[in-house]
Amino acid sequence: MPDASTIVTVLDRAGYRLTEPRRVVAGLIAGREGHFTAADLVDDARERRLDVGRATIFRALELFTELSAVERVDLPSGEHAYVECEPIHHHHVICSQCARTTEVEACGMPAVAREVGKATGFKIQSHRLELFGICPDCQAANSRRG
Amino acid sequence: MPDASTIVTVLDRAGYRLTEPRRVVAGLIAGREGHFTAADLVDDARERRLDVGRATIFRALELFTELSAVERVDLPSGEHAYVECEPIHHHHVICSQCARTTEVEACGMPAVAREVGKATGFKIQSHRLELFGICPDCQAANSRRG
DNA sequence: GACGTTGACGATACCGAGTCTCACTCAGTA
DNA sequence: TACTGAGTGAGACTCGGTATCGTCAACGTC
Ligand SMILES: [Zn+2]
Ligand SMILES: [Zn+2]
Ligand SMILES: [Zn+2]
Ligand SMILES: [Zn+2]
Repeated sequence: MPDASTIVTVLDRAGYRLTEPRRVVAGLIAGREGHFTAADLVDDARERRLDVGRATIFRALELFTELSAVERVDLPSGEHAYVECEPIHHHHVICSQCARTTEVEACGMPAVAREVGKATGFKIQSHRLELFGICPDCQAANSRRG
Repeated sequence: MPDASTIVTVLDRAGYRLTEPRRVVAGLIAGREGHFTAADLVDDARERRLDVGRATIFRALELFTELSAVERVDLPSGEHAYVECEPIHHHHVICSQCARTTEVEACGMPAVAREVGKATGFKIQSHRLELFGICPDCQAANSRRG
């Protein structure tokens, strides 16, 4: 359930101007299901005859990322995609068929990180975890289709 | 301890031609400490007056990746880097200061994946885990330097 | 060792993601 | 309502990566 007003609210709270282009980009993101690229938004905007510059879309994405309203995920293909999400530590489970994503909070990673730190001597600062699989909907669709 | 001959051996076993450019790229990789980008190798080659085309370096990296002699890691900056590594499931701990990497085998992820699968209904197929931190050497250097 | 096949090479053109510049505009303020 | 700087958009630019295509050389065969 993406929601444009959520992003707008975050913007406002952080003291950024609530401009029309930013609202538009927030709306485009809200209209997306699953992950999307900057290019996707550019296409969406052109299709809907919404007048937003390409540079502005990139700038908005950068800003939203900084405010943790969206997060960048690196797909196995190497593409840089984005997903709208909550501003708390979490990870994404990504459907490799329909691109829909789900957030997972309890990642169990602190334990792993601690263990790895002990084994390697590294002082672990951060981690990235992305899980890829098939979502329930796609599983159902697949089995129905034989 | 990177080793050019390791990559060459893998190439040979997989039935690919052992060409001079491929040996050169393997050598460049062997001469690297920590992660590197395609552009890094291009620069290295030019510096050492080794005649390898840019396209060839990209092709070699692609091939080596396919053969699991190197692996691509996505840095937090968004850069696509590579590390030489063993062809078994593992993850990388990456020093955010000197770029050196260490492989970690026991990732404890199967349990996490299973749990996530149960919680979300996804059929988990694969995962990517990258850990970032400060390596022992850099820690020592840092504290010495005050 | 010479031959022929064909996978690999390299120069170059090309594409597309992302950034930069700069003149202009408009949101928020006094 | 005038001011001011954050924000915008057109377009040039950079750079990672790919496609094309004529040439070349690795390697199996004889
Ligand atoms: Zn799906
Ligand atoms: Zn985590
Ligand atoms: Zn280090
Ligand atoms: Zn793992």
